[in-house]
Amino acid sequence: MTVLAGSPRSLSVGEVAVDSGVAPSAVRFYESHGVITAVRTAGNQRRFDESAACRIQVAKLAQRAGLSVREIAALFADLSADPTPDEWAGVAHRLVAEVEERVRNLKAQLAALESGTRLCEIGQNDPAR
Amino acid sequence: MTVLAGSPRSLSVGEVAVDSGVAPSAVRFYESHGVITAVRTAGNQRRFDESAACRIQVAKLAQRAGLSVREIAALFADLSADPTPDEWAGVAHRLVAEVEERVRNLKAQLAALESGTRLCEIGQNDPAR
DNA sequence: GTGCAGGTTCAACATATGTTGAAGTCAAGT
DNA sequence: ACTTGACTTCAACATATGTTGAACCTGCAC
Repeated sequence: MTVLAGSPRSLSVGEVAVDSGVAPSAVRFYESHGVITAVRTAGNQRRFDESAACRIQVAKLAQRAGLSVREIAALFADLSADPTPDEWAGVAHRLVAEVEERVRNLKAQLAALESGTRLCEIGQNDPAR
Repeated sequence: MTVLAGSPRSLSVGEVAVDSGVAPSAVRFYESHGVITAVRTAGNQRRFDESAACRIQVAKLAQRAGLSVREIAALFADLSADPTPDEWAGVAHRLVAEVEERVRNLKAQLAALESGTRLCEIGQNDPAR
């Protein structure tokens, strides 16, 4: 019974902009880059489903964590319009896995630097004279 | 006795490029943006200390984790030429704290999305009809 | 059915992060 | 002293991520 969508609320660019906290121009930008998707009215205006603002909020935070818009769009490609919690869970998992790997890489480099001292040369102390 | 610098090896743009794994143009770019610093020879060529390649390697990973070049330069501003391990430790701490906060923010949004369902509307099931 | 807030496209601008090419200079080995 | 590879600066280009403005069109409230 996945078919009982209450009211398939459809939102304009301006509404999504308000709901997601970005400028209308950014909403159009994200749509043109596949982060969100839209259908068109008879008069050619965009209409978004309710997940749009959500996707944008996640996208902004993902960008802050180092992902590009292209990468985010690729991750979101798995999501249907009005995604199920399961779909979100899968995307969330892959998203977190990716950013955590980046953090691990950074930490590893910093650790090598602090104890290793020689993989990445730090100035002073040269045992080999 | 912090004064016994073995040989203050000074490196050219090309050497730093090889050591850090980026293009010479990128080395110049990072210097012009304060990620690394250089002194000049009598003939106006850049000479870097041995920490330069290291800074760049860390900077690249920090970029992948979401920091801008400007932010990285600001963090590295605390570092002297040929930084001590203590200086590196401080920078590493602030760097990790920053990227981990970004990851926390992302995770929080994703979590709100998975269980909350309503802070960030997900399509279906609307209890309030 | 009219008004007008808000939608459309498109091009230009802006900033970040680099790369490439031209034109000229430096340094290091022979 | 020459040669030659690597350096210098500067401008132009390229891509990513948006914003702004002009010119025009829609949808909804009255």
